[in-house]
Amino acid sequence: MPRAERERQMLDAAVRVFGERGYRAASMDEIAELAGVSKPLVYLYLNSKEELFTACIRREAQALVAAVRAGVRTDVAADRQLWDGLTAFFAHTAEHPDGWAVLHSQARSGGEPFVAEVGVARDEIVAFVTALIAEAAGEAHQDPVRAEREVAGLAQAVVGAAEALAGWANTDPSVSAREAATTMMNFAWSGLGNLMAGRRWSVPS
Amino acid sequence: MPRAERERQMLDAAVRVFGERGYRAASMDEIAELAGVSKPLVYLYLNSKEELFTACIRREAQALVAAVRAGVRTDVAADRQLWDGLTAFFAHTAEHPDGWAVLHSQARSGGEPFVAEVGVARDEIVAFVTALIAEAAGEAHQDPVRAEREVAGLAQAVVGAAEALAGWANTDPSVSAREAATTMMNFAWSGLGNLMAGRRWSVPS
Amino acid sequence: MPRAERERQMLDAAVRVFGERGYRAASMDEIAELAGVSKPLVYLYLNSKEELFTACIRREAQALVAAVRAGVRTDVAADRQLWDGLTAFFAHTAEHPDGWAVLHSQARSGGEPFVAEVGVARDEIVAFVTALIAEAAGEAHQDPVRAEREVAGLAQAVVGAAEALAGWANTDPSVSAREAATTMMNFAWSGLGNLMAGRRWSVPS
Amino acid sequence: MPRAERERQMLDAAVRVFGERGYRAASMDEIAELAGVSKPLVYLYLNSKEELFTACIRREAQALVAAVRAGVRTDVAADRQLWDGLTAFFAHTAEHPDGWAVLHSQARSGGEPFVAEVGVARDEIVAFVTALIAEAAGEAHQDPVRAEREVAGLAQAVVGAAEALAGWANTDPSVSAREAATTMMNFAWSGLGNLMAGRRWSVPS
DNA sequence: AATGAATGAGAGTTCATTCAT
DNA sequence: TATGAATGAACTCTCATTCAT
Repeated sequence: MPRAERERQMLDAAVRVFGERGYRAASMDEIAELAGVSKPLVYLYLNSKEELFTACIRREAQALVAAVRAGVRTDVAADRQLWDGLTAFFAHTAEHPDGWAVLHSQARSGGEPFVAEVGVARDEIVAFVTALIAEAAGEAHQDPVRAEREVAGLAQAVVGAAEALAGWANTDPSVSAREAATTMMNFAWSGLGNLMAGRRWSVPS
Repeated sequence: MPRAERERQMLDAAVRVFGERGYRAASMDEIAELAGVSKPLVYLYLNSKEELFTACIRREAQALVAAVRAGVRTDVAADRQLWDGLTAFFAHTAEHPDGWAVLHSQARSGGEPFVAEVGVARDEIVAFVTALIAEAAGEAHQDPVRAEREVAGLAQAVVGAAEALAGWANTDPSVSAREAATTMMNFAWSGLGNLMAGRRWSVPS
Repeated sequence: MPRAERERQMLDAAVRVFGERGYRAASMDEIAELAGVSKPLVYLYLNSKEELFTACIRREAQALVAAVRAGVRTDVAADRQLWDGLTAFFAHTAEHPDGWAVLHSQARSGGEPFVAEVGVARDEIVAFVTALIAEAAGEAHQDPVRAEREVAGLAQAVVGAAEALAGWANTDPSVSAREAATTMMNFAWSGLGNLMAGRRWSVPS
Repeated sequence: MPRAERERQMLDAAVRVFGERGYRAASMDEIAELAGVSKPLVYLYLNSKEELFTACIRREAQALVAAVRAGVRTDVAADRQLWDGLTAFFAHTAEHPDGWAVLHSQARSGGEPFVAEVGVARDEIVAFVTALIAEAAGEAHQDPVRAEREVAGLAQAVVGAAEALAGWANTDPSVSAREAATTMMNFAWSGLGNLMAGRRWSVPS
């Protein structure tokens, strides 16, 4: 069996085990067994537990970012872009719960190297959202030089809210990606105040 | 030394070590040493690593919930209540970074028993926010029977956004609890759409 | 059982196993079993295989040097001092074959840290012999400023010859320490040329 | 590439790695890589790590013995023969430090099979020296039936001293083969006693 | 109330060795 | 002739936990 395919198998198994157990509690034995190979082969291809986990983080992060990017067309309005991105995000996390667990829960509790690794991907998403907000602000011809810091905070809040909703949606399988994205847009775009006043958001045509 | 005080010392040490290292990577040796007692005493008082971690989660969760509760007066408007709660929340997490790390990062990656334990506290906060939203909806005389499910989703998003902002604020010490709370209210209460339109939120008098 | 005694037991076992198998081939399992304790205890007291081996080298080297020193009186002639030292040396190595194996064979093949460690003790012995030779040269009123380098070479040769004879004597148990020392003195003190001419050396009265 | 040459490459690499690391610490991976071939080929040609090490010992031992033999003419006086042999010995060990390390340090700590293997070559050298001493004794018309045992002891001492000087000379590159051989002859042939009395040895004409 | 002494179980990692090609 | 792919077995080291005092 060619090396590339074996490596994919190993990463699949590793993502699953790391996602379920966490970095420390996962054992290389279990990963190797789930991948259907011997432990030494895992070491031959991926060098160490740390590198294996890093490789998992990297692969899952890139897949998630790619999925979001693929879901967004840049030639539409900002709210539509945000809605498309959120839909893609919720769909991807729902389809890859272990990958999402690795990124969201496990990588963050594993200490420096992993936090940094997952931070890179998160920053990419945050940058995407930041650009959207800035663009929307431009569209609205409002205060074009909004303080970077405020926009950064808002982007963090958007991403955090989306992450929380992803966890919520993954817990309750009856929640679809569309519903999660709609809730998110209602929350983020309209604001609770508007919602309370009866003004809700809907997908722009 | 009386038992209660010894136990507090141990929990302090445990929260610190668990917060920094995570459940699995933390060692009872290090906790005992940091607490200034021998390991058997830790076992005598707290029985096992699992129970010790559970005790940490419980104590820190109660402290956080209590802090938020203490910051909120129930005889004011909903947005004011939310703002007060957020301010208390950000202030508390900033003052207890290890406790916050235990609740936010570490407990979630430790598997079933701990996730459930921290879930209880989170649900309490979510319930608080849910009640606020429902109350606000009532105040606004809008759609008084808003679907529970939608409100639940919104509450999750609010809490998630607040958690993300807490992480952001703890990373950058120049961000005060007030600033984080303001960003949060601008985001959540006014909504991005309103912000873009130049309508921003400010602390109600 | 008190810690000091346990540590001695462990070192005894370690010297035996290291002496027989060598540093790499020795297993901590075997050492622990021979010492009659569990492996973790060995690690608790001696930290690592490397430190354990270093402790063995140090203990055995000090014992050997002490034995040689104890066998020599400094108020007698140089040849007598040399003979006494050699006798003590051969007696000690014969009584502690594993310790001698650790110092002579195993420590030298284990790489930098151990070579350096055993080098310290060897240098002490070489310095002792160097001083003897220098003193003898002084006694004989000959060339009092003999080049340090030549004396150093001679001392190396003396120690090397003694080491070889120790190995030879340990292999053949019928060779006593006295006989080895006598052979050594005949060789070193009289020289092969004198031996060939029928002049041999005998213990000075 | 013809088999013989490949084998030589492998032995060269093996001697280098074994010399530096020792038998156990050397890895077949490193040897194969240094030899520029794949691991299975090493096994195809040399069967096992043990046989490979044995082959190294044998080759290096034969090379050393051959070098000493080549340096000695048997039609000269015994002291001259010894001096010639020592010069050749020191020159060879200086030129082949890894081979010398294999023979002197590594083979001795590897347990039975290797000790025996290197013992064969050592015995050959010892026999050569023994014959020299016996011949010299005959030349000197002294006690022609000197006890074998004593001669054997002397030969061991000579070889041991030479080995020690080889190590000394290899450590300090400013020591030439000639100087080491001269020191050795002064020590062994004249004896320390004579040296002290001002009688030194010089190369016989 | 408190601890020094001790361990069973299991972790990550490495290595000599073999097979199919 | 030569190798990429693969592994069984063994190693060092760690840790939660307990007992005797």
